[in-house]
Amino acid sequence: MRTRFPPSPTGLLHVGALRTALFAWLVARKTKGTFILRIEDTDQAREMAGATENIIRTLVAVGLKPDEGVHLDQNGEICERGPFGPYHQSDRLDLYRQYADQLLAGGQAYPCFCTAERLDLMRKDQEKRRQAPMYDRTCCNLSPEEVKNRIEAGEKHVIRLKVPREEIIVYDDLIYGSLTFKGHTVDDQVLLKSDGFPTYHLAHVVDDHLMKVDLVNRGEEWLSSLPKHLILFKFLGWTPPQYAHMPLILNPDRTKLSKRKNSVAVTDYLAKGYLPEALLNFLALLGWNPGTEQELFSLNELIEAFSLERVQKAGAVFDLQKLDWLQGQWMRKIPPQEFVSRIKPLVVEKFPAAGTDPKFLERASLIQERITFFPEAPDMLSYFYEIPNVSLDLIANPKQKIAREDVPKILAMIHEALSGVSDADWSQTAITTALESLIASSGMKKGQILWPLRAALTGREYSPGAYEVATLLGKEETIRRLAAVA
RNA sequence: GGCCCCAUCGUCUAACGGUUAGGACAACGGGUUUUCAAUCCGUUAACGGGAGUUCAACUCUCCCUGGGGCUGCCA
Repeated sequence: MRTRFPPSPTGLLHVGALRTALFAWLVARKTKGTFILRIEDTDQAREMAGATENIIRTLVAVGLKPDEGVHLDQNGEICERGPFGPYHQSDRLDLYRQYADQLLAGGQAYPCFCTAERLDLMRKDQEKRRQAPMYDRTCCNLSPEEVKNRIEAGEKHVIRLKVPREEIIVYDDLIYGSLTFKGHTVDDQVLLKSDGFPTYHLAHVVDDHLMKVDLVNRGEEWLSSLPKHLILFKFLGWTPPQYAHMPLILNPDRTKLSKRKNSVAVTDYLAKGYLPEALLNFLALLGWNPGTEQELFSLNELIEAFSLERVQKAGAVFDLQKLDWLQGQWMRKIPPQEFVSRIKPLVVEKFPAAGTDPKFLERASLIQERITFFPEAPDMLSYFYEIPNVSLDLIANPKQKIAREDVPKILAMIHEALSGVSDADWSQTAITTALESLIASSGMKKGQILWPLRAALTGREYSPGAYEVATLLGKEETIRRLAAVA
């Protein structure tokens, strides 16, 4: 199937849009089809510089690379590929004009000269009378001569769709099922703006037809404009694509997910350290379920398991807690080597010595099961690269039954036990053996020995275990840190 | 206001007429453990309401209620 993702370059890629793109991409992959990226830059006023680039880069970063349409070349320049271009709507203005003219000629659309002010007054009046705000067709009733004269006089105008009032529009949506709309409740939508740009409605119909798109999946907010699109397809003599309207993603208060109440830019989540795997896994599960109890899905597993039939109708709240859980799951699934290469630059930036550290892999693997985000890594490994500040208050821990006055004695005992381990034998096994025999002979509890040791070595309330840290710190440094506190 | 859509634990969801209404996140409790994580086990927690169809409704129909979306020369 040919599917598409048609963002408007008015802002950074939105998480809701990413989910829609993901589903479109999955359908394309599953059907060995094509995933098209088209840029809907028809609103000159709202366009944001850099948005297109952000959208493409983000899609690529999470692994949803478009097969056709707009992409970035090797130099990072925005360009296009594919047989149905151009893929920027602003480069297709002639096309929209052509089809608008066709509709005009067929009496299926009409020019409208109404000013924004008049329309505004009209709507206010309609509202006052508790009527649905809809265009009153003033310009539809103009004589052909008047229309001709005003256009020739260069008067600004738009082209409106002449919706058949008596028609009942029925459609079977892939997600929502049978939908019915009455023609008289559908407004005479503007198709072509006075600046010559099309509105979404015309552009969508023309492009998805010309680009031979099989499946249009888009947010539920488009459901109420569906009849306009179906009428357009009919007027133009084309077969409409299959539509799959996706349930909305919601704020915790169940309104449509918005910038005001949530972080919505995919870029923000990636910058915070969320893994693409976690983000995509999370988004896939918002509104879709596999029908099994599997929760963790790689992109390939999603291709395998995905189907539109299992997409939900109701909106889904964007639940950060579940995202965080998935993030943790994916963090732990990363192969150790890859984990190292991901965190190393971050750690080296703060501690240059880590760059040449032969033990980096082992040290890094200590934190992999406790880390949630990559940027936490430098801090979690800091004590390997700088002398920690160790306070007596940290070592003296009531919960571990360690009294302040006993600290020097305890540290001395540890010092002595570890000094007994030879340089050559310094391994986690040897350290464990030495300390366990100390625990046995001293009659102290494990925590009374291991907490002070760990605290003295790391200076932290929590960290990986004492045995592990001592092993990877080396004998010399371990002894030195013990001595420094005592 | 009008049109359209939706409705199972707090959240994401399973159930396609017959189940002790299942799972996951969160919360809570516990095991493991030198700490924090991780991990394991357990607990609390839902069919919005009312009619109807049926031997039997979470599942089908209707009404109500509630929520949402749209109602722009935005997408």
